[in-house]
Amino acid sequence: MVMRKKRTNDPEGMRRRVLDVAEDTFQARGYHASSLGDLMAAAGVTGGALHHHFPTKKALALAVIEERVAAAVRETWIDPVLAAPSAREGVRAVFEAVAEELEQQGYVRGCPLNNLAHELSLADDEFRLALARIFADWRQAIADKIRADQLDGGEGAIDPERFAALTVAAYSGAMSMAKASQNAGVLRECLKGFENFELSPSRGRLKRRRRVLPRPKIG
Amino acid sequence: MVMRKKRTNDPEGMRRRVLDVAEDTFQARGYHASSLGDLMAAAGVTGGALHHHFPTKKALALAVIEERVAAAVRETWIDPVLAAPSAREGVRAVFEAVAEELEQQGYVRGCPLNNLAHELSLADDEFRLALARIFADWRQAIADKIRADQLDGGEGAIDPERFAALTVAAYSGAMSMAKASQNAGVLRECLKGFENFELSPSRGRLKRRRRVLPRPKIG
DNA sequence: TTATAAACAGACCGGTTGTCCTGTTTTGTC
DNA sequence: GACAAAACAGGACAACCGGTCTGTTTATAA
Repeated sequence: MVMRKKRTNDPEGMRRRVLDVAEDTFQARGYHASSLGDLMAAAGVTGGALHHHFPTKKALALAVIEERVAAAVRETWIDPVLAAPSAREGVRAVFEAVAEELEQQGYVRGCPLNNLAHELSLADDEFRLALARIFADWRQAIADKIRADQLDGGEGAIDPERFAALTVAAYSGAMSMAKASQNAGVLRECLKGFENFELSPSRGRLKRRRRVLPRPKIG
Repeated sequence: MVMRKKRTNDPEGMRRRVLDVAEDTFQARGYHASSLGDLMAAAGVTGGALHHHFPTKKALALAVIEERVAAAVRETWIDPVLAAPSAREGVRAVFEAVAEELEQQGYVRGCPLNNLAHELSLADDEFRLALARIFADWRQAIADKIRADQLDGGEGAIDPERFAALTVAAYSGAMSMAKASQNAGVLRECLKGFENFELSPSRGRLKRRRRVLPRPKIG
């Protein structure tokens, strides 16, 4: 009698593997079209283990949203924009980076946040709240960056919230069309339309007034 | 033995009733979350009748997309924009009309096209093509209107396709956020951001060059 | 070692799903 | 009226889904 292989408990690793395939499968096929059997097979996990870490399918999806989708938005949008020299440049860079990534990978699976938001927002209020918070954080990061730019004198008197809302909306909608047409070109199209627009509320445009003094309020 | 009620065949009416509830249910719960049993119960239709008009669930959804969703986009977007005095005014009017409608009805179910597009674009190529075509028609109508405005001298040298893409993207994305937050305010926010932008490519702005010649087309 | 709980395995079950199939009724046509 | 096709009724079914349940193995602490 041979004891062939011994089991090694690895709770974190197993949880991570499940979240990996769940994130990927939910993104590719959606929540309802992904069965737990599919996930178990893809992750090489038994039902007992899956149920141990995520008692229900909803709990699994909630974890995907709060841990993975939120992180994805942070990594591809919030952090780059905050690190950019200005909000406008950050937005432009993200648009282009995403467009290029999609074009060279040959297909468009859409925005993880928007994909799940459309399918789950009306299905369950817990889902909806988690998704709405990610949207809110996303918009607030952009608005904060605009405000910082304005303090530096590099941005006009545009309303930060409006700019942020429009940016997120334009990106989300563009990704929606890119997914339907399987063509990332509309992303570039929207970016160019976005760039060709100029801010107007301050009709007399302050042209590159590089920061001279620390300013307390919006220029 | 009493023959109480006789049956009356009404193919078109039955088909219409099925499409009515399918359109509504797909919009509210999505495709995968709507079972044929639900639809049959809601429509008061038996399985035989349903299967007679729509052999598969996919065929039903395809009919909803091509007949109902396309019509909804036409009625709430294409026709009003084409009938408006200008593309910009038409877009503004639609944004406001939708926002007001959502606010007074108290909840947001999202854009029918985007809802189905997100769930079905990757699931099946026939779905995807049908949805992509509706997006394309939507954008083209707006672009055509911009071109008409330009011929009338009421619009600058903005790129019509870019304007159209950005408009559809901004609306789709705004509806996505409105659905997640169950608050139509973001629609107004995006509209204001949109209005505050000015067209730039023709840096010297042609200001209100009112029509000098009789125009053959829409006034 | 021993006790205890966590981690995992895998079978099992009730309910649902989409589809199919057989029959009956209505409608149109000659 | 005869007949064929369309329109409709409703049951049946196999596959599948998510969740539960019991049992076994591993890690931890005393």
